[in-house]
This record gives sequence, C-alpha cells and structure tokens, in this order.
Amino acid sequence: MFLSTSHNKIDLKCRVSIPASFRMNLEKLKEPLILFKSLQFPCIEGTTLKRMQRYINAIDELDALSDDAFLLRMMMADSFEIKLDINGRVVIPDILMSFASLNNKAVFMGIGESFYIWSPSEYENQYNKSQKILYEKGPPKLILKKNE
Amino acid sequence: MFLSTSHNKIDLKCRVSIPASFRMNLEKLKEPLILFKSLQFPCIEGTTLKRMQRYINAIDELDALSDDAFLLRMMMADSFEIKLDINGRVVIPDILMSFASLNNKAVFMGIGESFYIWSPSEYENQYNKSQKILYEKGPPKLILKKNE
DNA sequence: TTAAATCCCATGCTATCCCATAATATTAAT
DNA sequence: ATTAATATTATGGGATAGCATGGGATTTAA
Repeated sequence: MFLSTSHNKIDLKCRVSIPASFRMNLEKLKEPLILFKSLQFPCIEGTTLKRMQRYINAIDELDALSDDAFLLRMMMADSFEIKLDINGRVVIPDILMSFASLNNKAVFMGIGESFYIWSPSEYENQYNKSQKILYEKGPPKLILKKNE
Repeated sequence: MFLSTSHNKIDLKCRVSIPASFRMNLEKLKEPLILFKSLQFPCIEGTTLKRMQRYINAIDELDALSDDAFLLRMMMADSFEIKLDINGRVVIPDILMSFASLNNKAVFMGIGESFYIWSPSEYENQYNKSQKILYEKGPPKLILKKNE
C-alpha cells in the first residue's frame, strides 16, 4: 500500500527519487510502475501495471463510441510505464511535468492503491481545500468492510 | 500493452519508426503488426494479428447481410500486415497515409490493446475534445473488476 | 532496363545506466 | 543520554547504449 507524504527534489534531467516505502511496496507486489495524468486533479497519478490493466479491460466492456470509453483511451495515451534506476529514481516524462506544473520539487502523497505527485503549490491549494471542507461539513461518513 | 504518446517523423519513403516501447510489446507477444483504417476516427489503428482475429470472428456473430457486417468487411479489406525493418521502422501504405491525412509527422497514441497513428492536427483536435468532455462531464465513472 | 520497393549501414542525439558523494535515519557502545 | 559507527536513502554528474532518422546499395517487379 502507498501511504504517507514526502517531498523530494526533481533534478535538471527530470529525475526524482520514489520514496523508499513506495518502492518497497512495488517490489513486494513485483509490479512495474505506471505514471499518468490524473483525471481529477492537476497532478500525476502513480499506480501498478496490474491496476492499469483493469482500466484497459474496462474499456472493452463499454460502448466503444461512448464518452467514457473515449476518455479512458485518452488516459492510456498519457500513461507511461516507468523503470526505476538502481537508486530508485524515475524520469518524469515532459508531458507529465508540464501537466502537473512541476519543475524542481515534487510532493509524493500515498493514497492506498495509488499515489499522487503534486507540485508544492498545487499540493498546498489542495490541502487547504480539504481542510476547509472538513471544517464546514465535518468528517466523512464511512462504512468499513471486513477484509476477505 | 500499448501506452504513452510520441511524435515521430515520416520520411520521403513513407517510413516511420514505431516507438520502441510498442515494438517491445509486439516482440513480447510474438505478434505481427496489423495496420488498418479506424472505424471511428480519421486515423490509422495498429494492433496485433491476434486481436484482429477477434474482429474477424465478431463478423460471424453478426447478421451476415447487416450494415455492421458490411462495414467490418470493408475495414478488413484495408488492413495490412506490416513488417518492421531492422531499425524498427515500417512503411505506411498509401491508402492509409491519405485516409489519415498524414504527410511528414505522425503521432503515436497507445490505448492499451492497440494504438492510433494520427496526423498532428487531427490529434490536437482529438485531445482538445477530450479535455472539453472531461471538463463538462467530469471523469468517467468506473467500477473496476478484479483481474482474473 | 528503369522504376520502385526493400534492406542494410552510418550518424547524431537523448535517455538510461552506473559510480560517487551527500544527507538522513538507525543501530550500537560507552 | 550522548556520541560514534553503520546502514539506508537521496542527489549530482559523466559514460554508454539504444533510438530515431538519413541515405545509399541491392533486390524485385513492370
């Protein structure tokens, strides 16, 4: 699982260290890493190849001409299978750098099955927004299921 | 799996490099490459012979005299099994060049099980369209199934 | 025999790999 | 508890291999 938040530097070659705990999770799952444009936020989403496969399978289940199928295909087009170097770093593709307004700092935010990579300023915006919602509407109501 | 987007040059002999990651996918699957006219867009679709077989099988499931069957057969007629040269390039048949309004630049767009080849301007149209839909209707709602 | 398609070699560029070092966290020892 | 020793993680930069592309040689077809 991807949990916790950390701030890492992006160098001139657009390289950045994936937090060690995230790396260990990928290694444990023996899964390659996929990076793609988030459909909800101006940030990059990271996940496993296996999970991406589920999106792809979902496309064939949909009406091929529908908006949803169209958007999912566009999502695939902006997805990249990324190899880590020996030090646990990745190179962030240009397309994703500019989409997420990244330049020299990245905020890694684990959210369970996947994680986000934010620019520090966008992250702050998002964080403030969440605090505001929490203050105005109170905490979310959750029904937890047992593990299978 | 075909993922990511890249821009390659088409030379005077109508040759173009298939992106290395797409090539590796074909090699891993030990599958020949098929190029054909997309049924939905003014672009070329590329996929494996195996997946093309599934389209062919699908025809038999249809009413043989229906419009759908007719369209699918026309699609097959403009399908080509393409060999890669030693550097990973293919020659795009004239029929497909003009169908997709290609001349000296090609945009390769991976969409999972297959990929598209667009002219840069058509690709841009398509991308803008997706951003508009995303903005107006929000992200696709998906319930993901577990992988088998 | 000429034109066109295919194959193969050459080159510049860029992304990837690998080593070195700096920073941080963890353990051990006094 | 404080300091020292060690391991782990993060970052910088140079060497290298692989990719995209141009062009010429060889084969195939008309």
